[in-house]
Amino acid sequence: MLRMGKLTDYGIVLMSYIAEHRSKQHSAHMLSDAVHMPLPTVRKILKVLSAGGLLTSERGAQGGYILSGDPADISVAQIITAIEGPIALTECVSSASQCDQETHCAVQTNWNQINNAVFHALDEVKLADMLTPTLSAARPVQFYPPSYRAKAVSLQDGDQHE
Amino acid sequence: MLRMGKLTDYGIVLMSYIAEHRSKQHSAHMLSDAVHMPLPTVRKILKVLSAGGLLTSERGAQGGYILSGDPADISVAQIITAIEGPIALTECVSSASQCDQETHCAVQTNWNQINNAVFHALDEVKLADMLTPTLSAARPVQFYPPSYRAKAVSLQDGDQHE
DNA sequence: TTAAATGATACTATAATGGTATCAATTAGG
DNA sequence: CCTAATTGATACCATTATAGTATCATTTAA
Ligand code: FES
Ligand code: FES
Repeated sequence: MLRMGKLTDYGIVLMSYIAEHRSKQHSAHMLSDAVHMPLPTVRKILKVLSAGGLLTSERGAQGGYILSGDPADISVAQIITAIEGPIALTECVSSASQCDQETHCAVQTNWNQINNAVFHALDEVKLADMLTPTLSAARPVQFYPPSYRAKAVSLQDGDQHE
Repeated sequence: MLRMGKLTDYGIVLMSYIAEHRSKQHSAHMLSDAVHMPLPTVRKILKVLSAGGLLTSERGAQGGYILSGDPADISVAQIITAIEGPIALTECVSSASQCDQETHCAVQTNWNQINNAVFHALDEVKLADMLTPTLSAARPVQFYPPSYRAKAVSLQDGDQHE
């Protein structure tokens, strides 16, 4: 659930790499090699990240990208937002209640709370935190009780989900 | 970002409705009318919710669904998990590191932390909380600074995201 | 026996996503 | 100036995921 696009993960990997080598400027080409992702995809992501203000670009020969700010100030939420757009778990919440269900949906207002909580969780993790191989708390691994998974049943036909 | 399927929202609405009328047993038909959703879709969701153990079903004429537990014990995270499968923001994290990037991806381990945080945020909101029209904190509305949205740029062509 | 209900599968159309290609604009360096 | 290296912007396609629908089997109250 709550699937985040693969491109976003790539984006975070890229940002992490750039943060780890802040001194240099990085071209899409170099990054593609360094992180082993297809060049066109890397370009696309970098472009968006730049447009989002997280990276500063320099055009022309010898151009490339550098971090716009300090890794300690850039949050995962920011990166995700830049790549996937504003955080909105449901359709309804995004555009100020244009949902036709709205009238019958007592839940609506409460979603804001939830979005809020999720956003905070993601906003407190800074890029700098991602660099340290594994933070203090050594690998929490199972973040949901195994029973959840056991019971999980697919909505789709063929099924997958893991 | 972090789009959650529309069906999941429906699922939560359904659970909320059932929780609000715990006394009675509800058939898919009745619920479809009450919440104004297409009947087949309602059936599908209820089935999954039942398979997930959140609803208890009774077959045959006069059958229907009731809540399996107390609304105060059922979390939003449980509902989401039941409908969409285990919480895993990235592809990589889901199946214990089968990602080919993995070797180059220093970020990987830290994702668990993030997933953990998000899951907790969602697990602390119980179904009972969703029933109270608006909890104490009156509408937090803007859960991310407007600047985020202003800067947001799409990955896709036509663009939308809101 | 019938009708009302859930359970299980299978299918289809639409949309989202990931990925690729193409050309324009910019700039350093010979 | 000219060329090569680089980002910026669009447009496109293929694959997949999603939402939605249809169909039949199974159970059970009346
Ligand atoms: S279904 Fe639209 S607001 Fe909940
Ligand atoms: S890209 Fe696969 S673990 Fe991060």
